[in-house]
Amino acid sequence: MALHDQTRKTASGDSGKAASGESGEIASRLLAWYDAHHRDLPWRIAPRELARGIRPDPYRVWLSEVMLQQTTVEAVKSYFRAFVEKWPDIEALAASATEDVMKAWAGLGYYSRARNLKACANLVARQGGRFPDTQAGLRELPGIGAYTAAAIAAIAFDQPAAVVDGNVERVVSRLFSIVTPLSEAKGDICTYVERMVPATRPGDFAQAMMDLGAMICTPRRPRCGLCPLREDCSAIISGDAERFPVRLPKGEKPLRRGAAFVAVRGDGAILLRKRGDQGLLGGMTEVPTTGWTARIDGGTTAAAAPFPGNWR
DNA sequence: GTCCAGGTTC
DNA sequence: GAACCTGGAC
Repeated sequence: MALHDQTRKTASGDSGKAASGESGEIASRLLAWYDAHHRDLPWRIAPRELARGIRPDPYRVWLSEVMLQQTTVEAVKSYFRAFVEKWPDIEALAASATEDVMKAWAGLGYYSRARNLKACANLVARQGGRFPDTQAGLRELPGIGAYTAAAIAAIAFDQPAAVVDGNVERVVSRLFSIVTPLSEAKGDICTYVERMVPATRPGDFAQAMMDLGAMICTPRRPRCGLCPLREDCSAIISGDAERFPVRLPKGEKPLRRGAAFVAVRGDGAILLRKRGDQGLLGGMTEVPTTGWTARIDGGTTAAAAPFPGNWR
């Protein structure tokens, strides 16, 4: 659906200015709120530090953004601290053993991120240790998709990139009461954000949108009374912020079964193996298992044990 | 316990 | 469009 149709459909009764996000009012209100209420995070350079001339370190921005993909801020904090302690810069990470990186990542989930992290570190270190400073250049690197490229460009390099993560999708879908399901509306949401991004402090603007989504414009029970954008928000005006964003119902997830074999030797040693690098839990250590399939058959029973025995 | 959120890859 | 993991809300 074209953006102008969306705007007409969703923002009726609103002043065109605020609804289109072109006035710059939204960005300045949001930045003022961010200055007063931003979260203090281990990887973040706060507004008053930026004002004193402290620059973000692209390595730390990249590391934190990769860790934050599909992962909550609380879970990331301790891992981030451990990583920068162990590997303070991209050269240190590039010089590490992949296995050590996998170990340090254990517990964070989505382990392909750790393999891509290491691959990316090797690549960047080999090219002189400098990250590309454009979205397109960043997008080429392993483990960096549209969101992460925009986030690094904005936060580390102060470029006016449209940073759209799940938080921002929720904030924008409420601001403009977007009734189109999220999967279809992503393009329009990105266009709205592009129009809102200010020429100055684009990195703080990106972080402010995400802080707003995390602290005020929450998925459930949003704290609209505290929101700096309450006068701009179409969903508040109609009193139903919580019904946005609209999502398509998701399909059933297939159930897969299999067996795991725990072999304990007399001296207490346990038989372990390393999984292949691709797919489920790639590169992780495990007890031997069968394949995992939709039905129980010869490949998922004791018949597939690593050695004959009295398996129970 | 059950439901749900969430970027990148292939 | 499906696969990939964990943790938070209820």
